Amino acid sequence: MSDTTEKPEVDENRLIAERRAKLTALREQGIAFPNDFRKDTTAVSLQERYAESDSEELQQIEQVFALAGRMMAKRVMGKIAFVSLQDRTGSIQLMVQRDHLPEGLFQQFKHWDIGDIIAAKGRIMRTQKGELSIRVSELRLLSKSLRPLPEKYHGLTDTELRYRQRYVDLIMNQESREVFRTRSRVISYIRSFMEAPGREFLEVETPMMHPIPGGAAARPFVTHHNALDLTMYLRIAPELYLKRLIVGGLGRVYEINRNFRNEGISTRHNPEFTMLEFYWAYANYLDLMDLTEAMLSGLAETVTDSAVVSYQGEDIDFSGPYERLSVEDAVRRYNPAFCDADLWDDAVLREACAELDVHTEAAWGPGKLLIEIFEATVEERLMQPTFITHYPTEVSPLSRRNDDNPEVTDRFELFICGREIANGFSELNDPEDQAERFRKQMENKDAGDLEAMHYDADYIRALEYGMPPTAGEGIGIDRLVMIFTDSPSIPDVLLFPYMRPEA
RNA sequence: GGGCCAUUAGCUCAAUUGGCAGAGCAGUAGACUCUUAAUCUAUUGGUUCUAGGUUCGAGUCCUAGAUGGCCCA
Repeated sequence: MSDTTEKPEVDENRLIAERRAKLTALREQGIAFPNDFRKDTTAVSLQERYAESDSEELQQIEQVFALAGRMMAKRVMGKIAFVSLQDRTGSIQLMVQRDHLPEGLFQQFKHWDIGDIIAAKGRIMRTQKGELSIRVSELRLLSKSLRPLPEKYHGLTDTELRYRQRYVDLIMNQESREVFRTRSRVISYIRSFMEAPGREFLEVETPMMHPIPGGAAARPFVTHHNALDLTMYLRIAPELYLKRLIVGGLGRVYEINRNFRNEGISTRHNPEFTMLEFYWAYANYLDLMDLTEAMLSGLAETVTDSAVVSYQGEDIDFSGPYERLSVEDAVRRYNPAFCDADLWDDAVLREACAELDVHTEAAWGPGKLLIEIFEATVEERLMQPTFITHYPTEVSPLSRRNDDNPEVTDRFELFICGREIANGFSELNDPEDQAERFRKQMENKDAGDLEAMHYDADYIRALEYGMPPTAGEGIGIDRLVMIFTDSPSIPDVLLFPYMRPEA
């Protein structure tokens, strides 16, 4: 009898079986998965330290280094072998000589597999061909690898496998590792920028599960709290909570975290995505644009060593200042036919939408129609960083109205490479106006708009205590990282992008 | 949601008009003390994404489905 029926059907093959047998042998020797080895250096620190040292100089160095990592290549020729050892920093070559190892170890080593995690100690040297190497005096197998790695030359190229088995992608593809290092540097820079002296934004964490989804126009994921028998929603934005903190007097707050939106998946949309969102009391949307320019130009310089970043063959200049253009002017610029038209005239806009084959609904006012035209004709053409300002009040339910024209708000969106990267505005801090706009959103929801907002009574109550004049902004981190890593699609910059379950 | 394309050994890819399913790498065995896509000799390895259908015969043609990519909404 065996318990094989209890085991999930795994894709065992002969290659794995062979390695499993080797592991069994290690277990029998009692040395299967040791954890007592400590490394004292890394591949790249040695590469950097001895980059300029020639063979004679290295011979004077008696220090023995301890390294560990994954064996990525193994070239055995009789009594000598060369191993490419990859650790978290990069690679270094090991030179393994039979006669420099304890009796019998070289014979065992010849049966170790590519992909095994190994440890080595030895002195630094340079081979006859000039490659910096470790002359191995001690060698151990730390972790047996049971699954064969992809072929060394082409690596793992299948996009689906790269996303589903990101661990293999990271083992095999240096460029992939580099993307995620860059992503980390982007987030790290943003934190230091926001917290720098003079800015002093406070990093906060607000709920990811909301009883009332709010702060954006989007369909939420719905979940359920068992003990409370309560419907809850994964947040679509942290906005309303962060502004409660402004009411609470924290003054300058930011959060870098995930939002969840229950909508389609594409090369530019993942159901969960990372946003920087921040709120700044006693500032307005003009201050935000200045801050954004400073942040992004500094970010480009820090992360890519240049204010000009090449994205998919296009040079994007982050140095700033960025062009600032109202929605209306932008629509006119890219639609010359609208030169003299009244862009707030319902009939004009509906006719234009019809010509553009843009879907409209009877309930939409001119503001919504104008934005539809903007999205259809302008958005994708804004390659260089461009602030689009003066968004219609109709599509900006949380933004403060413009003092000169109440039909538009003190709001902007930043477009780069034809994509929306940031959205910021002077916050609506008039509780009565906010209550009215929530009611308007509810009417839309009742009329069938699945993305319309709920009425958040506690948020209104917070505003009624008085919120200082405030500006707030959200910046899409994933899209930003795409640009800084020259990645064509969003799953390229997500360690574990959403995938349908495997068949 | 719609269109197009792809899916063959662990990985990267071939397979003529519908006619014996192959190579390289990896693996296994052997040779080799300076290789670096090491080399040389021998050799193992297949649910051709899945389910149907057409056919004497299907990796190839047809239908449906799965997953992914690209484009569009």
